[in-house]
Amino acid sequence: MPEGHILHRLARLHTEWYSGAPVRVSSPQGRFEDGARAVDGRVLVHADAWGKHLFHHYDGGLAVHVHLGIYGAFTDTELPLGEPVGQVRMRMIGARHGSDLRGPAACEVLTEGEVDAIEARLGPDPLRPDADAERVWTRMSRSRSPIGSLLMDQSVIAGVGNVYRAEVLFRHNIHPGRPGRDLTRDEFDALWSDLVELMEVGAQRGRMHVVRTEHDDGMPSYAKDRPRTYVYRRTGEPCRVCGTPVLHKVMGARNLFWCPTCQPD
DNA sequence: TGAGTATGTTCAG
DNA sequence: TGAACCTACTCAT
Repeated sequence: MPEGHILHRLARLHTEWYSGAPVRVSSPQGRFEDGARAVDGRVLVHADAWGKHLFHHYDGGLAVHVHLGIYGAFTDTELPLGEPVGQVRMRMIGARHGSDLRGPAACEVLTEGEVDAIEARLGPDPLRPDADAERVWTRMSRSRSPIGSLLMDQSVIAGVGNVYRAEVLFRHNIHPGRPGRDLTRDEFDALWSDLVELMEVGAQRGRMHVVRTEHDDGMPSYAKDRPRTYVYRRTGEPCRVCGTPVLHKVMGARNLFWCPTCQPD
């Protein structure tokens, strides 16, 4: 599920596995041949994520920029790696681990200046310690756009995708169609801090878990087994809180799910 | 074998 | 607003 939590997890793993030593970079599929050649054998300084973008910073001022899009995925394993299976755009081999990247929307070599330009277009990311929630509040509280659209706008807030959008609005009883400027400051603060917590849980586990366990003692405590979501992809099924059938509609070309009782207009 | 599906983004009209 | 793009997997025929 490539929303922001996955990219932050990858950045942490890749920093742990590859930083401080030369990395062999290749493109078994061939579509990243030139890029791979440009960084092959360089030392990875660190990997970093901002929203749904992943950056591998190599020495010499070059970075590999990866955006997984809707299908992209890394397969990370301990060495040795077998022959590439399927369309492997980029293969990385470090001292003990290897990673195969398939189906990304973007996989390219950039200068640090070009990385800065991408980050400048993105809004604050709840998973970055330096994230400026105030900036998000300013944008949302002045906008007539529905909160369901604002949460998906990467220039407003970076890293939230279709699943977190649906789930966090459900958890706060907010109808997705409510204009951003109708949100109270308390509602926004609760929404933001919940995103920080939920996405951190997702980044640590490598999967999204948003359903609170029955024995919630006040600490972050989320069920690891099913059910894992409240409303996402549950059209027509009973709401887990009140039993009302979950509704679905397409909003901005994306599937939107909500409970009309728990999230009143 | 082919259709349908998906967590995202960009570009054309 | 709709199409295109990147890939793998599931289900039906």
